[in-house]
Amino acid sequence: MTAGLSERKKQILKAVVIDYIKTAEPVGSRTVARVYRMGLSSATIRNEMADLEEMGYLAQPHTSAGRIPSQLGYRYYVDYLMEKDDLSSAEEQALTSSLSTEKMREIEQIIVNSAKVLSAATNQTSLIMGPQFKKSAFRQMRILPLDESRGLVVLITDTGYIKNKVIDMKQHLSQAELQQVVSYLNQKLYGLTIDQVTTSLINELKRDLFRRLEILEQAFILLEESLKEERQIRVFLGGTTNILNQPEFKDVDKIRRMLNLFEQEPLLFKILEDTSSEDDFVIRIGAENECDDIKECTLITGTYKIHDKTLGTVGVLGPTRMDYSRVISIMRRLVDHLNHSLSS
Amino acid sequence: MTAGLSERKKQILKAVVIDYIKTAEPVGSRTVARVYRMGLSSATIRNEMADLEEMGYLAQPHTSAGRIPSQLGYRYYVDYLMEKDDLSSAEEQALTSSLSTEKMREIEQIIVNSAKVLSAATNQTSLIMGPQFKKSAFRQMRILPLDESRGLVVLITDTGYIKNKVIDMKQHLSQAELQQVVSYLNQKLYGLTIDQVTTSLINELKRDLFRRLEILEQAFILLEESLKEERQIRVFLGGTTNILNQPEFKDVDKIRRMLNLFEQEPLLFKILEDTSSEDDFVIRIGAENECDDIKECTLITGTYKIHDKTLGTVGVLGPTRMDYSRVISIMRRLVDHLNHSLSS
DNA sequence: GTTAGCACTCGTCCTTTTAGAGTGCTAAGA
DNA sequence: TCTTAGCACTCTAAAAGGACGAGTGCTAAC
Repeated sequence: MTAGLSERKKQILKAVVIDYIKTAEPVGSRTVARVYRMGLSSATIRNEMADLEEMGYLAQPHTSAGRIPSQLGYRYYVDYLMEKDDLSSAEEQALTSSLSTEKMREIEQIIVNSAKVLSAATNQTSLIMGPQFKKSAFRQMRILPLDESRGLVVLITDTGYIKNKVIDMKQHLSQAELQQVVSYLNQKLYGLTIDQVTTSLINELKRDLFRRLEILEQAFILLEESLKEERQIRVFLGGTTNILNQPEFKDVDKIRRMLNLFEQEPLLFKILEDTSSEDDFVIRIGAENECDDIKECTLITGTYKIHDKTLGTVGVLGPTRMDYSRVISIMRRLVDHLNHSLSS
Repeated sequence: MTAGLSERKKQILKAVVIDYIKTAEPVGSRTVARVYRMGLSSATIRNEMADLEEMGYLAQPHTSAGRIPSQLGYRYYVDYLMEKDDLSSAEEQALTSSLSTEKMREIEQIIVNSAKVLSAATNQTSLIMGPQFKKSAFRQMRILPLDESRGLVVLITDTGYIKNKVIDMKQHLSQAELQQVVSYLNQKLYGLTIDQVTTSLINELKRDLFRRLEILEQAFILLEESLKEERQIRVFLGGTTNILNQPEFKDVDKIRRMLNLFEQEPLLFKILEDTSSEDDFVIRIGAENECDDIKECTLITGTYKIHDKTLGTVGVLGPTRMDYSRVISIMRRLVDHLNHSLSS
């Protein structure tokens, strides 16, 4: 529902939001009347703005200041009033060229670069959740004997993740024995997601086969160990210092809280996680965010895929006064590019 | 030379430095007289302080304020006056326990954790340069065929570094051929530092043997490629937000410059690099630092080793008003621990 | 329903005032 | 000759005051 706002109110609300996004100053009635040429006097606008305030779409920092959009105002703007912002072709080109840096084959490199580009283009902080290792599918596992007592376990997933880990082999396994074990495991686990290769499945296999093939025990331990520490997901940040450019962050204490948040990967992960099921972009304005630390911010998230499989989340975090349409345009572009370049 | 300072002047200088480190406020003559019980009146202290100022060890923010140590004052303090600060046994214990987190075998994990602990204990920003890949010695190289056209190159160094890289093999190599190539390379390169395995050596080997063994060409390309991108060294940071706690960083602009610096790894590397040859701790106070951005800071660095081979640098960065003796105690402890835990 | 006019509010900026900390200097004391 | 008490002076930081201006809400006229 487009709610019960008259066309005029919509236009005024829109003008206020747009102006405030641009200037970061409370918007007065005369500004709306003049700059946005509504063909109305400031007095009329004033009345309408008073109405909008009463309805909860606008707020007044103090009695004799102009209006600023409330959280509800932004929400209405985003849902009903915002127009698609087409990037200028120059910008478009700059974006594409900085994204398509040749010679980037490592998945991590691509993501780090994307985070940088995204933050630079939006002038906000960007967050990109790396491919979720535990949701990747098991492809193959290899064990390279390094010397008498140590081996290198290499685990490869369908999303191109390569994990390796040095492990101690208490009892010596011959090349042939290792081969046997490894090919057995590969056969059993192929195609399962790492999530599914849980400790319990491992235990099951172990019980099942322990008597038959004693060496397996060693291998199981290796597999368990190498999975154990790899469950966490990395969040890549870009432009963490961009918040310093925003006038809403001129207070050192706010800055501190924000930067502290950025250092805590598990929290960031949590923030990004709950939106990752959605298919389109999700916009969380102010208090719509769960996390207390970003209740004055807006977080826009989207997901990227490899071969149509949702892999991770891309986010832009900034003050609620954010150029929504521009940011979304850029993110759309970037996600497209990510999808494309990760699928090769 | 202990320079030409009378015993009394030394005591006063020391008192000023210690007090200023603690309070961050200019130190007045009365404070020195009372708190540090010199058995002298404030007037006498005043005269001495005036002398010390003239000599360049103290400075006055403005005419009617107390004195603060100048860069030279800190230098004198560090060189001649500072006492070893023994940590309280509680702190000592806390430090050891947070360092010796079991289950940390990955070199990177150990370093990341150390950076965290160091920054938390000192309340400053910590920088740790990871093991210099290019100074590590070549141990062995393996190639794992993944499928028809791709292989995984695994490179292992004596410092426990494991690099892997997926490479395209344009022409199919049989398992046996690969084996041949790999063992040839292993033999030739064993023990050389990665630095020495330069492109030119590779070229040499290539010229030398190209005619004899055609497959080698492929392998050389692999090796070259996998080395190319791995020359850079990672710098791990801890507690970047700690500078926000320092009163000298209440200016948003300074904060911005500092944080920007932290985001530029090559610069950090450069800052840490030139001290890495020294054997003991190096203290760079204020303008003693090359880098313009940290001319108001002090950087203390030390090196850690694996098996008596210098591997990387540990640093603590903060305002010149830093608790030198405490920081150094903590760093000493930490480096010992690093040396120990990386050598296993 | 719209608009001009006007009194009123309140934050920002600038200046002035005040308080306090600390100095330098002088002159007296050891 | 070195030390110290005393005092006038300096300078900052914080509080207090005042002018300005942007913007409002309300009323009365169109």
